[in-house]
Amino acid sequence: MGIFSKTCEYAIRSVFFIAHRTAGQSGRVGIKEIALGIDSPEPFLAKILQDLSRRGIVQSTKGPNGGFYLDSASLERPLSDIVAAVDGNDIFYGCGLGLKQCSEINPCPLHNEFKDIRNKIHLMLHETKIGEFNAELMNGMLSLKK
Amino acid sequence: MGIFSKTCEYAIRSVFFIAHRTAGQSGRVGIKEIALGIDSPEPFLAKILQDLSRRGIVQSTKGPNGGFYLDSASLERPLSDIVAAVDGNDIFYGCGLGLKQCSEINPCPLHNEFKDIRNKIHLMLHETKIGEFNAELMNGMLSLKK
DNA sequence: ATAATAAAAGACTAAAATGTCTTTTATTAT
DNA sequence: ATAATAAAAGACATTTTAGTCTTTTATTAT
Repeated sequence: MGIFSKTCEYAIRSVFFIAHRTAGQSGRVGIKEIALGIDSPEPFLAKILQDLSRRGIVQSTKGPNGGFYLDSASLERPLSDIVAAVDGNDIFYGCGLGLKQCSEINPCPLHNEFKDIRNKIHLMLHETKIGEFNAELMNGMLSLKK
Repeated sequence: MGIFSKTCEYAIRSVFFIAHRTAGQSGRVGIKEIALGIDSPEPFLAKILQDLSRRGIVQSTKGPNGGFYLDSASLERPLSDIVAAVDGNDIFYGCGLGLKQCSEINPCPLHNEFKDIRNKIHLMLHETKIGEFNAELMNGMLSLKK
């Protein structure tokens, strides 16, 4: 079990992939190519992208030459938007020991330690933009598969 | 979904509970009281503690006046031992985007960012000892339930 | 020795996450 | 208009995680 659900991992990787594959030339990229490019099961990824599309995080068009893409606003969005959409806000705000009532006035033993870590995760994901790695992804310096 | 599995959350909370409930007087505490004290399903917790017992992270004796306890060595162990035993090492070393081959020479886009966060989690859990919160747990300053 | 106690072990069930398949709808090129 | 394309939608199937129940084994007090 990682920090994120499998669904969320695929979501982030696919959005990175769509970003670098369609940036600039305003092209589209199909589900098959995305699934190959990030090494994910195609039908499962399809469901994930349908959801991201409904939520406006990625854009899509049907039919010939159709596929997924990102408009310029989407390229500027922070990764935290994807994580919040797919996995919810628990990773940013939830108690590390799973206590519903954990808070400043009713803290678990690790309350402050986890607050610190959660804040760092939140900050990192908020500062990182979807389109940020396009150059490195295009020249192969960064990997999205295996 | 939190940072840890539900199993691991219960494991950590129960070990904290056993620690503060049995420290000093070398007493024992039964599964029923532990489950109540950390607000967890009793039979599920029983399985978890059986596992921790097999691994030597907690101690136990059967029969009347039996129950779970922690010897002085166990009280000094870091929380990271519990997490590694229950959830494995992925949280300390795994790729944030789920890539098996992700590494310094084949990094995912968030490789360095995640390395930083994972190290902080590891350090925090390694520095925190099981018996560390006994005083605050005994006087009710810290909570393990709800 | 026996009865009572409490954890260990193992089989079982339920729910959630992950993954697959088929049909429908929208778009485009002819 | 029609055929081809590609995503959307929704019904399934599988696996993993979470949780339950019953029987066995070890310990202790009588």
